[in-house]
Amino acid sequence: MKVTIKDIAKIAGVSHATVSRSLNDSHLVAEDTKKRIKDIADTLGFEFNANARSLSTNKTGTIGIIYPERFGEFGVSLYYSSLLTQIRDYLEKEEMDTIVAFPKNRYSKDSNIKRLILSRKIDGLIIIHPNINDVDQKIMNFLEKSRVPYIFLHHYPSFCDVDSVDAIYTDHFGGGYDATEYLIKQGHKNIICITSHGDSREFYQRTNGYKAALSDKNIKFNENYIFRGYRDIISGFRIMKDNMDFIIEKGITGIFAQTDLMAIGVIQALKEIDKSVPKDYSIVGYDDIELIMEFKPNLTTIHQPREEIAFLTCDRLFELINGVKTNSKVNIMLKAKLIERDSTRKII
Amino acid sequence: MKVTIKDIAKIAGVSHATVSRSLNDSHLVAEDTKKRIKDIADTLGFEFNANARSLSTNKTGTIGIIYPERFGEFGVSLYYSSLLTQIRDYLEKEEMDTIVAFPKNRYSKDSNIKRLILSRKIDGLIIIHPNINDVDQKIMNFLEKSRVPYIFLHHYPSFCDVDSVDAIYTDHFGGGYDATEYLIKQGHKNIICITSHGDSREFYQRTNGYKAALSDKNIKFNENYIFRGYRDIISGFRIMKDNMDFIIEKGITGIFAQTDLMAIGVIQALKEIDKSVPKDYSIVGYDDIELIMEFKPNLTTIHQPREEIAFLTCDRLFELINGVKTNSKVNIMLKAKLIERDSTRKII
DNA sequence: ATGAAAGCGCTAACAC
DNA sequence: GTGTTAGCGCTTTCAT
Repeated sequence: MKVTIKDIAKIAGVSHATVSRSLNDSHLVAEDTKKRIKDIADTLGFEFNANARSLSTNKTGTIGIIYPERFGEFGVSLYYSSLLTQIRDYLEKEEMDTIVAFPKNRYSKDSNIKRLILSRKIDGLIIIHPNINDVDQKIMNFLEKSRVPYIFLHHYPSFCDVDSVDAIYTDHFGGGYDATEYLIKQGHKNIICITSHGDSREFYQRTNGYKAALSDKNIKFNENYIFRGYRDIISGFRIMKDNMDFIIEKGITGIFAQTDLMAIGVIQALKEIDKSVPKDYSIVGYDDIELIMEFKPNLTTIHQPREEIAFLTCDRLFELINGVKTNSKVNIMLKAKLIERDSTRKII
Repeated sequence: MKVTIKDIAKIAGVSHATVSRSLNDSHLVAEDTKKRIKDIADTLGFEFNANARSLSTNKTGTIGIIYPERFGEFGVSLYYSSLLTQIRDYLEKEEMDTIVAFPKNRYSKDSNIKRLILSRKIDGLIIIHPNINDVDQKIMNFLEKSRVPYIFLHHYPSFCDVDSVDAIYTDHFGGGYDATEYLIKQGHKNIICITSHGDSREFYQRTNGYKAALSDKNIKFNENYIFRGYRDIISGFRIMKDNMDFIIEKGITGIFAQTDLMAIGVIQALKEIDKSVPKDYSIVGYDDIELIMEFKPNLTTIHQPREEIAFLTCDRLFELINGVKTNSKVNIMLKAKLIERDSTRKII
C-alpha cells in the first residue's frame, strides 16, 4: 500500500535521492529520467509523506488560524464564518491545509498558539484577534522568538506599535461615521444609534464614528439616543418595542444599528406597528452578512471588505513564509463601505 | 529557541530515550527521574515535534473532516456549521486538531481524501457525505486499502451494504412522517409540503415521510400540494405569495416546510397579508437551526440530533483509531425529534 | 547528472 | 531502570 521514494527508486533503478530530486522538479536531473520517475510515481499513486518532509524541510503545508471562541457563537459567526471561508479559499489555491483552533484548548486551557508552533504543525499563523489586548506580551515575545510567520486580523495588541506588527483590519470608526453621515445627508436629523453591550473595541469605535459625524454636521449628540443590545435580531426588536414612545416623541427618523441582525429586528418591530421602512424610518446596518438579502426591504448597510481583508492577510502571510525581504511590517486599515439598498430614503 | 529531547537529556544527564520515556509517561522509568525530566521540559517550554513523532508512530494528532462544497453556501451552512462545531468540540477534548477540506481541491481538482491519507497528515477521516453516491467505488477501495479509520456522516454510498460501512445519519423519512403526523393529530387535514428543488436524497426522504403519514391517516395525497424552492427564506416567502389563492381555495391550514429557512419565509409572507401563525396556519419546519429562536412565533420544527450525531461519529472514529476490536461495523440511523413550539396549534 | 551518506526529532527493540 | 542503536521517509550536502 504505502509507497515511498525508495520503492520508486528500486523500480526506476536509481537512488532515492534522484527520485526526490525528480519529484521536486530539480533542474539537476536529466529530463528523461525525471519524466520516467514521475510516471512511475503517478501510476503508483505516490504522495510524499508530509511528516518526513516536514522533518527535514521545516515546512508543513498547513496554516493555523486562531479563531476567538466568541466567534463560534451563532450571531457572531454569521459574519466571521464568511471571513474564514474567504481565507480558506486563498489557502486552497496554494494547496495549503488549514487547522482552525481557539486561542486556548477549552478543556486543558493550553495555548494553541504555543502548541501549534512548538510542535511544528504549521508554517504560519493567522490570528483573528477580537479585542485589542487578547494576546499578551508573553505570547508576543514567544511569537517573535519562534520566527514562525504570523499576522493579526481584526485588531492587534495595543502595546504594539503600528509599524512593529503585521496586521490587517477595518476602520470601524469610519464605518460608524459613514453610516451616520449618510443618514444626515439623506435629511435625517434625529438619529438613534443601536450598539452592543460590553466593551468590544469595534463597537466602541463605531459609536465614536457616529458621534463624530453628528458633531461635524452640527447636530447635538444626545446620550439617550444610544441603545445597547446583544447584537442579535431579538435585541433590535426589543429595543424598538420598548422605546417606541420615546422614538416617536423625539421625532426619530434615522436609525443606525451596529449589526445587521439588530437592524433586522428593528425592521420587524416597526412592521408590527405598521410603520414602514424606508417610508417612516431609514435604517442602516453593519456587516453586510448574507442573511440580509433574505429580507425585505434589503438593508442599506456598511460592508466590511472581507474579500480584501482575507486576500491581503493571506498575501502578506505568504510573503513572510516565502521569506520575501521586507524592511517593514504591513499594517493596513481598510475602509468599510456603505452599500445603498432599500432601507433608507431621502426625506424632505 | 527550539528545544528537543536531546537538549533535555543533556541537562538532565540521561539519554534522550529516557527523556522520551519520561515525557510519554512510561512506567519503565523511575518516578523521581521522570519528575525531574518533566520539570526541565516544563521550564524549557518543551513540546514534541509532531512531525518527528508522526514519522515513527504513524500518529499525527489530527483528524480530517471532508465537508461538501455545497455546505459552505450560506443557507446550508446554517445547519451544518453547527454540526461541525459539535465535532470540533469532541476533538478538542481529545486534544486533536482538525483539518477541514472539501472533497476535492477546487483549483487542482485533486482528491483531498487521497492526499490527506497518502501524505499521512491525519489519523482518521470523517466524511460528511451529502448524497448517496458522492463517493465512488474507487475511493471506497482506496479507503479500505489505506487502513486509515474513516466514518461516514449523513449518508453513505448506496453500493455499500448497511453492515459493511461505518456510518451515522438521521432518519429523514421519519422526520417527514412525524412532522406531518403531528399536524394531522392537531386536526389539520389539508397540509401542503414545501420541499427543495433537485434530487437531494434527504429531501426526497422527507417528502416520502409526508406521503406515508397522509396515507396512514387516510388522507388522500395530492401532487399539487407539493411545492419546491431553494431552501432559503426567500423561497418560502415566494411560494406562499405566489400560491395564496390556491392555498385559501383549498382550505389549507397546515404547512410542512422542509427547511427552517423556508418556514421563516412562509411566516413572513403570511404576516404581510395579516394572517396569523398559528391562529390561521400551523407550520412545522425542519433542522432546528439557532436562527429560528430569533423569530416569533418560535418555530415548531424537526430537530436533527446533531449533538448525538457528532458524538456517536467521533466516538466510533476513536474506537477505530484506538484499534478497539470489533467484528462489525457501526451503522446507526438516528431519529429526528419534533420540537413543539409556537407555530402550530390544535384546531377544531 | 547521479549516488552515498548524514541528519531532521522522535520511538522502540534490544542490551545490560 | 536506563543507555545504545536502528529506523521512520525525506532533503541536502558532498563526492564523483
